[in-house]
Amino acid sequence: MRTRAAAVAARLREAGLRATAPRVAVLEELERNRSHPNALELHRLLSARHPSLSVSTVYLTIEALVKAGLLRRLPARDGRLRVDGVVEEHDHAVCRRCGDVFDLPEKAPIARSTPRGLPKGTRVLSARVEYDVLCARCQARRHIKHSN
Amino acid sequence: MRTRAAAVAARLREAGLRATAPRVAVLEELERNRSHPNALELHRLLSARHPSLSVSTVYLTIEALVKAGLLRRLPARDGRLRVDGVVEEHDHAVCRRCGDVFDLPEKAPIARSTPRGLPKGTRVLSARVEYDVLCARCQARRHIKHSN
DNA sequence: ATTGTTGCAAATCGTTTGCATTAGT
DNA sequence: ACTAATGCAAACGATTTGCAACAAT
Repeated sequence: MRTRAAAVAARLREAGLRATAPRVAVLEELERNRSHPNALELHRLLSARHPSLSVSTVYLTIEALVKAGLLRRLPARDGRLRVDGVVEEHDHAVCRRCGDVFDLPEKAPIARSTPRGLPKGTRVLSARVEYDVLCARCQARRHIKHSN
Repeated sequence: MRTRAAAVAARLREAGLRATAPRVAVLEELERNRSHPNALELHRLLSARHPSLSVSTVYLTIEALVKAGLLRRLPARDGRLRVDGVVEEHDHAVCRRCGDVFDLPEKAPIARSTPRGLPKGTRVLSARVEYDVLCARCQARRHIKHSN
């Protein structure tokens, strides 16, 4: 994956950031498996390849990438800071049981893009649909407790 | 607010819960100002009237009320456990800057209630729109830092 | 060479838990 | 009276911070 790393490094520099090992690793990982890990999961995922990577660096890295617009934070039901490598606006499906997040490829049209009933002076920036789902795995294991 | 407290107590008993002071206080507070506080904010809000109320009781109370269907948990961008006193399905507007949540009175129709692109076997339970907004207060104070 | 970034450890913050006391039914 | 709920303090887990060593430009 020489090429991918180089491409990621270029994206980082274009965004005005230094192309450091932890940043390249985080972006590569999110490109590779398009999951929505929280900070500690990310640290675990990357520890194999990058044994010296510290947890605090993961947090700092996430913050830097979010600020640069290369990453998005995801609202979480479980209080952990999840991350989304797809920065373009898109809808999500969230499993009610395990909290897993799935990106949806097609954005569902929303009839009312400027909703009624907002406090005066509120400016709408964007909108997306969030689907409450039960993922296949959780349907199979209905009786098993939260693993996430 | 004699009457409101009594009504809330009745709702609690109907749901099979004991009508204790902290539970009545939490539900009353959320009915009164329809905000979406996190647990610690709730504790602060109620401490004036209920000086002996402990933080852990607030957490336990929230859990009991959620389990009984009298309260909903809200996914939050800041990792704190927010709470919504409106249990019926509804859309939200979330301020990108301060994280404040506004309930929307009219649910926007969503064109595609079963989205394409979900993993095989995923069951959709419900869907709602989330609006990214900049609230009036944050527009005025664009330069001030997060207060939430 | 300069300055931003890292890794470590300690600090902090939100949430959970154990347990004796208190209060709702 | 019975039992669930409370308040306190301690435990826990996720995130943040201070700082010296290091690496990207």
